[in-house]
Amino acid sequence: MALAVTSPPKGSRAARTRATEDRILTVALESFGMKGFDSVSLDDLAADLGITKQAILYHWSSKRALLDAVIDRAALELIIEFDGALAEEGSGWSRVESVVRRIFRVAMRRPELLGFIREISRIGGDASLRVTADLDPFVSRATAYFQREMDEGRIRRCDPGLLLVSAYSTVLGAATEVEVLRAVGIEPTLRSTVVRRRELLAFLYAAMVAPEYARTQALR
Amino acid sequence: MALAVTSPPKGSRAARTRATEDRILTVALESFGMKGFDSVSLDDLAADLGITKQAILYHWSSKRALLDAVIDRAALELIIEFDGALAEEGSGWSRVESVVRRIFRVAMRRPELLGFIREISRIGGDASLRVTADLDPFVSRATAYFQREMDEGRIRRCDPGLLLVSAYSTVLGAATEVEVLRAVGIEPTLRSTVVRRRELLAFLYAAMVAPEYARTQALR
DNA sequence: GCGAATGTTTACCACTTGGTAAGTGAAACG
DNA sequence: CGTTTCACTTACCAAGTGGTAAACATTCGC
Repeated sequence: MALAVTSPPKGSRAARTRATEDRILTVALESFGMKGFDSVSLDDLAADLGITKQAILYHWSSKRALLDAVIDRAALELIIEFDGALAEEGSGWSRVESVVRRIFRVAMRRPELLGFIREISRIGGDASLRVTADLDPFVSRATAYFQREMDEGRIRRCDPGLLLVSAYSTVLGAATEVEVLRAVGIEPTLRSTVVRRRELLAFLYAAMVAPEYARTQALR
Repeated sequence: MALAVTSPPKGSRAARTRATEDRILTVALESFGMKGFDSVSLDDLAADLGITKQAILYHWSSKRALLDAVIDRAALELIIEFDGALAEEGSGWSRVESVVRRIFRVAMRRPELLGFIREISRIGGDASLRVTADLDPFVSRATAYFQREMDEGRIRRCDPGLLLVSAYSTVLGAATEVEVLRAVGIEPTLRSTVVRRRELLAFLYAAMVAPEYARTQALR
């Protein structure tokens, strides 16, 4: 074996520092998102990373400062995941559909990312302000998109912000509320997820698309 | 003032015990629901109640046992709040509407109750199983209701469980995701809540009601 | 090759955590 | 009336918390 399991440190010092901070942020996002900020101690994080808690505190001066960094990271990843879908070609319903599919993919593959946003909402205060500020450009683009679609008669006319919230929480809920799904007798398997996504798309389609526009569309 | 501020203990001993446990459960539900289980220490709770932490541990042998009791209490209160609406007269859309209105009322007046359910979902494990079991009768009744409405052509035909989840998470999100609302530029005032509820009802109406049935209804 | 900057560890620290043990005052009961 | 039961407090404790100080190893600039 050419490479030892525990990295024989490669790259420049600056590069390795970046890599370490990156690993810390990744693990912190995962843990905070799944277990909650207060439920994860710096010692827990450090143990997961195979380093000591003081190594973390070297890169960020406090747990709270680390949280801010994780917020920025989470917002960045969210934007990367979703902003592309919004910019894709296609119009009207097909673009909404692609965003929903993407959220589902994220919810399945990276539940901690959506869980983290929810956790930050609960923490409130500065943390919420920060994530709000980080996501603001994306939100603006999304509402502007809705507005345009409404103007062109493809989406039912209503408050674009509220529509965004409704769609957001519907999708997020259907994608993440595993326990609620269990309560109604739906085990979150891969197969059921496909069904769920299909039903949800029908739900959203009916809720969002302007009826006149829908009638002009032969497909589905 | 006839009554001292700190209760001159009245009623039988059993009654006072019940009253104390009741107060503890109320404050615990409030705190766990708003701040999260791990973020609230027994000392915090005790301080809020003006007693010592050991008094809490006298009534429940551990923090975890207290959580179970709070779960039962929360489920009970939820059922009381919503089951009535489900049993009300009226049919089809009007009954859904009354449930939504009730959820909004609860979300405005008692956000901790809905927040607590979400917190339990996140904790997972035994806690989730417990709340699921507690709410099972209510869920059964709700899905059975949906099924009946579909059979009679008043609600779009689909999986009743998934419909329940979609509607649940849409309403819960619109009612509780205060930070998300802020992100899209909506301050959660009382007035905006009215607007939000109206828009949400339109969203749900479009999503749920069978189009043929909707056409027969002159009103809205 | 050498001193300095850098990333990490070991060693602490004050404080909080859930939980135990023993004591106390008042109501309930015979 | 005494005593027993009950609801609760005071006094602890071991384990963990976020955070500081200093020692240590590696790599960078010269």
